[in-house]
Amino acid sequence: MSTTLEPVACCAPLSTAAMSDAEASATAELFRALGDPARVRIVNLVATSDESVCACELYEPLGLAQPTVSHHLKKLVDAGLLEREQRGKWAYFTLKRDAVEKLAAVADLKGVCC
Amino acid sequence: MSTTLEPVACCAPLSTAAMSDAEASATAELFRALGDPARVRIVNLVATSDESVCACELYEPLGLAQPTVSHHLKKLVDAGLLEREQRGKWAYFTLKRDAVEKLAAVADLKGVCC
DNA sequence: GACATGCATCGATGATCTTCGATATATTGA
DNA sequence: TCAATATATCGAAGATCATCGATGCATGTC
Repeated sequence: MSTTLEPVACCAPLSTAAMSDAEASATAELFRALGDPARVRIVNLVATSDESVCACELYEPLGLAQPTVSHHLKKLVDAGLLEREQRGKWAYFTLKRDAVEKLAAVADLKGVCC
Repeated sequence: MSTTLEPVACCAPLSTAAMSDAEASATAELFRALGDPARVRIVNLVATSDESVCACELYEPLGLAQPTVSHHLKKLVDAGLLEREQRGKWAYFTLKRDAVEKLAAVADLKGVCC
């Protein structure tokens, strides 16, 4: 588990001049994390909740089985959009603040065409 | 199920209260359009170009065959992100202004967590 | 009209993704 | 220690996707 090495090209805004392949891939990966209705709903539910959201609160509103929700949650955490916190046997999720800024920055195209 | 006649559920911001299934799907669709490195690069190339971009200018920088680029361009146009203009036998593409605003609005999560 | 060129469409292939039942792992309570 | 519960992981099935060669359809040129 290297922690020190890894430039790992972070996602670049769509308006970046001379975007590299690695940046394009990282940016696409971030968007792809939100490219599923279930994951959009999860982010929406977490974003509009005052408190952190338990995984068990998601199965019913999403209408998906527990393993499926777990799968989507993992993808969102891996993408850096959600933060996972274990409380006893429950898993709670919150929006990751970095992600909010990153997403807005990446999606920003203003100044390019308007 | 549907209300009266549907407004064709446009994508809703991630911070929308009580997001519907249709809105979640539309939002996911928009993100999915940008969920591929090739499409991110296309949008980037078009966004950073002063003038509209010819399809033929994309094959080489993307390193993809002509049918593949055509496929990606169609997806971006369908998603409302690019606008297609035919000039003689050439196809030119520009950023669609609506998309710029829509994307920024959908990706906006500020005020929710920060 | 015949030919060349730019792009879209078709068809096939291999990869990736979503979904869920079954099962494993971890934590709590008795 | 044993049973119950919450979540993650595994494995499989079906769907979707990216890719490209071959081909069709326009448009422009001679």
